[in-house]
Amino acid sequence: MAHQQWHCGPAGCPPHGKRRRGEALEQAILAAAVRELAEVGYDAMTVEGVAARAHTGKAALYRRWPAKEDLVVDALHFMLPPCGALPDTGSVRDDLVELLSAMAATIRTPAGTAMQRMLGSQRCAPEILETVHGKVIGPRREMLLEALRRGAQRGEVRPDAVTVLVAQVGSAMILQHLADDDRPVDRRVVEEIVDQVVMPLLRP
Amino acid sequence: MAHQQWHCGPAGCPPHGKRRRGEALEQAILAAAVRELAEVGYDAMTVEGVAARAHTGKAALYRRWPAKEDLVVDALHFMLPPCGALPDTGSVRDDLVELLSAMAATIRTPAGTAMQRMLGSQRCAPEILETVHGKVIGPRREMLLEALRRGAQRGEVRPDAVTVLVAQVGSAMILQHLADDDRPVDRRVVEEIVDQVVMPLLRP
DNA sequence: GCGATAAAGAACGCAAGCGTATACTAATCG
DNA sequence: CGATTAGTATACGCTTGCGTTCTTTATCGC
Repeated sequence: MAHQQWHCGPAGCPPHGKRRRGEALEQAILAAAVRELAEVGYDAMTVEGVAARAHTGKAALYRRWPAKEDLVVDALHFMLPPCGALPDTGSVRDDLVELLSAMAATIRTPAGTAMQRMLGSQRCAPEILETVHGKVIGPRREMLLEALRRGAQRGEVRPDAVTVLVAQVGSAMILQHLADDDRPVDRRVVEEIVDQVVMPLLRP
Repeated sequence: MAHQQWHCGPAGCPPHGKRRRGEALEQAILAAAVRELAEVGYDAMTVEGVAARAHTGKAALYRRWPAKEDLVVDALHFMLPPCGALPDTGSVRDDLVELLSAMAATIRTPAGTAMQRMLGSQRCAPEILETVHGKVIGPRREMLLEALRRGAQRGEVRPDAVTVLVAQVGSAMILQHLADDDRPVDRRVVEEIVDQVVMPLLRP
């Protein structure tokens, strides 16, 4: 006779009271996968862990995805942060602060952490890397470049500073900052980076 | 009756003809650990794999290190790339190209790759992270700063550009470049980074 | 309400990898 | 040379995690 005792994940929260099915359960599983990915990374992630976080069993997972990898791919598609609109404050400096702050905030999100860990992981499929580059990294780089282009049209930016290389400086510095000590990169740090590093690069 | 058949690693090479002992074997094991670390990363590294690469058995490993982690710590100490002398060409630009090229080359080394993978790994002990920071990252950042300081004394560098933040720009860009596509960062790329990004930051 | 469906939860077989133990053999030292 | 030390090779037990299967039970369509 089973004890009918809720095993309840680490948080000790009860399993949503009622039993979920179909779409609702699928979303919960994907969200759990993202959290698992963010907290322990891809290599250490386990199917059992995801199931426990979603307050369900492995069977519910394997009914939907043939293998762990497929779940991860779907989870990434599910959670990859949307790009947001390109800010247009009228000044490159403020556009850049805006953009980079948004990026920094995104990275601290569970989804962002998961993404970062995926990129750092050695065992993830090339398909995953491509997805991340195509949906997250590429667009943001393009947005940074666009901000520079507009600045150049306004005469704020030296025309030959409109380069992929220059566009990447801000994000590279933010990532470097996170690598050192992964505390939240607050707006102050972003402004420091923009004012001390990026802006001096752009002046005509 | 054992077949006395050499299992011989992936390369199929015979086990050094004679049987190694003591110091010689220890060095071989550490070197093998570094290669394993570089090729498959910390998470996927196995003791059996290291033993096979070193053409020896696990027993020889466990006689020296109580656990996998201790082997890794020793392997890191064994292989951490030495810093080299601070170049002094008389121009910041050339000093920086020199320094950053050396860093880029180091990263492509097996030892460098191993280090990078350690930092990216989620499961490595904090002790390892501290070792890497103390012996590799810290000193190199200090060298970059010193190059800036000397440039400032010569009047090549705007004094208030002598900052940790500015010093890190070059290395951040190199790492970013590797993250995109991990092809060798050749001197041309380093010069591009220095000339297009770092130098414009320093001009008085 | 009633049957079909699918979720929850646990058990299982399997493979990989850690760390240990054992038998044998080569190297070194007295 | 003979004894001791230490490396080679292999096998074993143990744990972990994958993927499967089974029973019980809640939910949904009719």
